[in-house]
Amino acid sequence: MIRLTPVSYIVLGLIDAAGEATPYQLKTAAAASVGNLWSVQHAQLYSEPLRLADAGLLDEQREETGRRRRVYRLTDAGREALTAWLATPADGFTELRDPGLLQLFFGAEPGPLAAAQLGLHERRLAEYETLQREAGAAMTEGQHLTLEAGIAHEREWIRYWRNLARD
Amino acid sequence: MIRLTPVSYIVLGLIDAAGEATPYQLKTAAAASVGNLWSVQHAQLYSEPLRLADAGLLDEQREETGRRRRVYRLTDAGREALTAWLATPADGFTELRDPGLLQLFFGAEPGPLAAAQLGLHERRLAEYETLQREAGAAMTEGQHLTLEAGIAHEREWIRYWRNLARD
DNA sequence: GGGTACATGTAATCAGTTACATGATTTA
DNA sequence: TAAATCATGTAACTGATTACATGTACCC
Repeated sequence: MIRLTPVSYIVLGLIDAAGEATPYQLKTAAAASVGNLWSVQHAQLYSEPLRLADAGLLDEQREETGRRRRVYRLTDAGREALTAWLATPADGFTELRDPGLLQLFFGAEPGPLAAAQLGLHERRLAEYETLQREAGAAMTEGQHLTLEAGIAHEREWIRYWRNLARD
Repeated sequence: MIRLTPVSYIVLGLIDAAGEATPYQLKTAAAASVGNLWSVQHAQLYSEPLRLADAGLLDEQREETGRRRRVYRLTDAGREALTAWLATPADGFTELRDPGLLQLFFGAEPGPLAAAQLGLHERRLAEYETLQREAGAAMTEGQHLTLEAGIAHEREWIRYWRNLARD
């Protein structure tokens, strides 16, 4: 049996929500939704479905005409894998893994670093807030909650770097 | 020229702080310091120094006796690479990439998830606070600031999951 | 003296990234 | 109609993880 990674579940989850999808549709769907939380390289949205189809979690159909795109849907096993994952609360812990913080750790000057990071995070926060205002109504509960987490952490980053910026 | 990854800079930074180090010493040093922010598999602390030595950023000496461990120190080029990196504020942005949040996004029940995550983060916060109390005095400014970021985000996670736990 | 934990390292695999490529639409 | 830009995909590479393996020291 293959090992299912977060990317596997992203693919399964997106296909579940869409009913069916080609890799390209996965790409656009990912960019518009989970992308902020966990982005995936587009090439992986071609290779990962192949893996999942091999493992019997996806059903693959080629279009008859034109580009003969691959269209994927969940098999019963695939739906089951997704459900099982959702029912098992993650025990994993996420490290911050922030490049800027890493530089700080090893002795970078806080001032310039803070200035740069502040800009990044302010822009990101603005994007999130716009997203919430404009697309909030169309979101699922889960998406909404996730976005709130994103906003909260952005606010925290801004507080943090702002504090370091006045040196 | 090789591409320098965050792991490369972790190795360079640790060796810079220690003066010289064997892979095993890197492993223990990493576990005790950067590990919380950005952990590295121990096997990588054997392969990455080889790469860096190939690229001329580290100098490698084999011990004469016994296990003939490899001992690394920075070359001038290595020190320069580290300094240059520290002087160039990171432009990168970190995604949350939290497995629990990913589950929430795709529709997992918030209740049980929150309960599990809450435990994780409370434990982690306690560790950080202990670390701050007990080792705080011996830390560099950068390490101290980094730890503060970690604590702030843990507090945010706890607030977030606690809010979802009362359903 | 046998187990168990720590120390130390290599090898194999694979996920994920980067680079390459080309057809189809839109726009200036 | 030339030039972008979007759409769509494959191939190659390599960083990172997992698995394997052996030596050494301590302790019951």
